[in-house]
Amino acid sequence: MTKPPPASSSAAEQGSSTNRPPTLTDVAREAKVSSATVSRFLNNPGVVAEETGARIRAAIELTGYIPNALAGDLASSKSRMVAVLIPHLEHSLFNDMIERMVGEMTASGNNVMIGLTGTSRDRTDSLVRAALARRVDAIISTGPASEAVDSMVARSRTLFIQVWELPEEPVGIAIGFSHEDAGRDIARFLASRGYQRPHLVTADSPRAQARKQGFFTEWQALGHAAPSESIVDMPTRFGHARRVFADIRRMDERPDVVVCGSDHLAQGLIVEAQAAGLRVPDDLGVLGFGNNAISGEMRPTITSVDVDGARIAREVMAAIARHQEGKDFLSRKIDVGFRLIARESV
Amino acid sequence: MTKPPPASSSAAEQGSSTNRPPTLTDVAREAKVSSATVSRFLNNPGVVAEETGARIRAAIELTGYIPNALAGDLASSKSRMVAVLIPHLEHSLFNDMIERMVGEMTASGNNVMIGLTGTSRDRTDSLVRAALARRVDAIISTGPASEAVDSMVARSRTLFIQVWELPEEPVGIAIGFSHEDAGRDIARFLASRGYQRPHLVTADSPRAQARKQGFFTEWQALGHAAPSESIVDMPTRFGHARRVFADIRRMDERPDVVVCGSDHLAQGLIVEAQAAGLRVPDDLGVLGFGNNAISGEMRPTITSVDVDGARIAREVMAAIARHQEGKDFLSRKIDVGFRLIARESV
DNA sequence: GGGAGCGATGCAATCGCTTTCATCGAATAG
DNA sequence: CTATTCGATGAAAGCGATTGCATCGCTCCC
Repeated sequence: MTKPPPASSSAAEQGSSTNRPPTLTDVAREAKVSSATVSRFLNNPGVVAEETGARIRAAIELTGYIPNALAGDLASSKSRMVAVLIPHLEHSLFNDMIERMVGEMTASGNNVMIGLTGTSRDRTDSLVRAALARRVDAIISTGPASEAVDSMVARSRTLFIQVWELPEEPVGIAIGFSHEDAGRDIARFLASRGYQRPHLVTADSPRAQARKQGFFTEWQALGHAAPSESIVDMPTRFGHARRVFADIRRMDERPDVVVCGSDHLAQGLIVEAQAAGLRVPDDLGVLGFGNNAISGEMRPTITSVDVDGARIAREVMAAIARHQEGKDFLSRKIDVGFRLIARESV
Repeated sequence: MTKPPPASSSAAEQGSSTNRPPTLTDVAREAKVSSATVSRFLNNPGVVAEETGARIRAAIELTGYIPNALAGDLASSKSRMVAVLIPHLEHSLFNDMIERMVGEMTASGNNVMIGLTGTSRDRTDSLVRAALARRVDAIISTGPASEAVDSMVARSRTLFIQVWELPEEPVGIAIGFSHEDAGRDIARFLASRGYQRPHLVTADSPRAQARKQGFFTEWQALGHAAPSESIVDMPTRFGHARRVFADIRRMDERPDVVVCGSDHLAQGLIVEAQAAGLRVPDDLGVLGFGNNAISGEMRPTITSVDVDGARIAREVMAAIARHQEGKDFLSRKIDVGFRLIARESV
């Protein structure tokens, strides 16, 4: 009773003269096979006969067919898309890692949807929503979302991967390191170098706070007085250095080393210090974070904390692959650690 | 004959106890309206009655419904997604502009798919393909794709926007400026400052080449000898400065000003020069490009060429909006110009 | 008082694919 | 020589929304 009138057939015979973009069915008609076979050829070329495949290839060429991923994803209920949520594009500690991930994902046939969260929880939430609506395979985020959204994620088929951090109870899985430990190690390192009066530059972010916490605790445990501090906006950029350096000059007891939240800020401090006639590290030590490429290229080179972005990218890819294959996870937390790299600036 | 057993109805009645994520239909059943009404409520709340809307809202809350954008986009054949193609995330001249665009798009309800093209034409092509497959509303790219792909784009409903450049015959529309003119203006500016021996640092990219071309032509037209040159890899980064500076020191006739392809490289050269005991700009001038935030924050501040990223972002948004409303374009090329900003480094 | 007009909703076709199940001929086994 | 198996393909039922058209009360106006 739903049989359509056969009228369309003649028009369809005309082929590419119509205006609407060609569909799978058009290709199938052209290649004289069923649409199912074309679909198979596209997704799994091995299963169709050599000769049929050739015909299909020709038909695709001739019609200028572009698959409609929207329809495909809907039918198969998987999207081969991954969402990446970062606070900022510019001045980001994660850029290097993100770039690696995007590259690898693209290579493995995934598309990447990117979202800039800024520092707003709401923006993060709405981006997570959008990602879930698109049924992405995974959401990679440097921070958590709100609880409401967490439960949405939990109910969905989407894998939530939090990177650069290791929360007690991750929503999905977490790949990162302990920022508190990093702060602690920095304190020990500076103490071992004989520094007496460190100045901390911290941003108002959970991670920066965790590092500060670790530093404070350890530094005082080592018998020193609490260090001085400057607070800066997120993200921690080069340009903040002017204000921070001004803070320092104003102090009665001049610090002998500055602990920065990023290599860019460290670079800025070196520039400021030198412009003021101070020698780094003799008059003032400067310590970065993140081991950005510039830290090895600056004069003097910058002592920094390295986090293995490539390793994180690899683990993320592996996790997504496992998830796409429907497998389970051995562990919900992967600690990739960090390494303090001593260079010239401290 | 294909009538399904009515067994499912009782299970469905259970509501959220089932495992599969709730659909529009589930919400509709819960709210005791048709799925059409729920869809209307979601996309155009104004048309449904107040009281019905409240019931639907409650049902959505209760079921934890997340719209399936895949299905929606397919049915309406529009995606509200935009693809952005850039060469690199890190060290990109465009970062600032991209960040603005991503922000505005997200705000206007579009999602952004990002692709890293590197310098490979093939990568660009396959990313364009992927974007077309997802039926994105627009593709924003800093470079052109291959001809094969151009014709695919032309046949599709997708708007191709090329930014930071003004080709003779853009595939879709172009929003940018003339790099050759920029090179020419730089030459005039340096001549007016009395510089005699500029050294150009160019990357092997069409845009950099165009600037160089403009510079050479004008510089020689002003009666000078051809400038010296260093070639660097893309992207033009801070770290290249060491090699470039080494190039300069090796020369018999030392240049008196270095023209860089990016502010980061300019920053690097300043650092190198100072480390070698040279004063900038007295002993060596340094000129950047792109007017990144750092150029106003460096010591000395960097003379650079400003391109109005905000303006480009705005024009891009306007173009997409016009396109989404099905309107046509007044012009296929928009010249946003550029401004040379004189600071301390030259 | 009898349409016309309108606001709110439902019905059902449609978007372009994927995928299960059935089919069919040929090859292989017993 | 028949029964199985297997590889290649087709038929058709979804996937979960959107949207044109039809329906149904009402109010409004002459």
